[in-house]
Amino acid sequence: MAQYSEQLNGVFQALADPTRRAVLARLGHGPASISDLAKPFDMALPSFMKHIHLLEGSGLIQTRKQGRVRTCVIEKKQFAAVETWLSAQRALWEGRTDRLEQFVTKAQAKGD
Amino acid sequence: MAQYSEQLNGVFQALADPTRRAVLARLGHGPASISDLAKPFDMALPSFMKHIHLLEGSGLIQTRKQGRVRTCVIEKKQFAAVETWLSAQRALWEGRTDRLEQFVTKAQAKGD
DNA sequence: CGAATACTGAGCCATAAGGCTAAGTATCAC
DNA sequence: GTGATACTTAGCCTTATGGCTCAGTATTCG
Repeated sequence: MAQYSEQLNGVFQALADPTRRAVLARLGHGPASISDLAKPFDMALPSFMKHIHLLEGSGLIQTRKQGRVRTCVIEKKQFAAVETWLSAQRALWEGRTDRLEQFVTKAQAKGD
Repeated sequence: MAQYSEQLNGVFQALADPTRRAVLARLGHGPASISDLAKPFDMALPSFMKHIHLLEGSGLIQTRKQGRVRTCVIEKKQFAAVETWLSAQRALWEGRTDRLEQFVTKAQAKGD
């Protein structure tokens, strides 16, 4: 339960930055290397890498290094966490009291 | 366009904290006062108020003061921003190239 | 009126976020 | 094997975040 909440912390945090959302948009079209991803941004590489690390930490992307090139891929499954949360939230104000609601309500109780 | 992106920044940032998600879950059941909302949390009121201000700033809730009591209400419309973004993201990796995609892709280009 | 209630404002503190530069390592291309 | 390429590591800086206390204001209750 607490894990679900921490997962949401990370995912929402990752999505809260426009650079990272743009990276996800790019990766939506297919895998790409770090330097390809970084090109559109007026930012030093190490700065850009922090965004990549954060995205990877949140589970929204996966990366793999072959030779000197690190390739990034979007991890679609992780987006389901957001949808689940949204559905649960809607369930609340629609007065539905199904299992999904209870799951999320308890997971969030007292900020845990 | 930039406005849409900034709106997302705020909304996702607001959702990245478990206290704030718990507040939204509570408000999903109906309006509540600040002190009612604050009760479940082991936190000083001014600290809690920061979360409320941030939620209000993000547009996810609205508040109104009557007498000495401030009442908070959830703003369902703002959740649509998240759904729109999610849909656009899915559209990308599903290879759809409709207007929604283009809108979001451009809104996020170069982190703007 | 006086006390309790419900915020509100100011300001401090520690950590995290997001940017930078400078230098290092590991491949790959010639 | 030398040089270019593609990261990577380390460390610094500024601002934002999330918590605190202490004191203040505005209502409401008795």
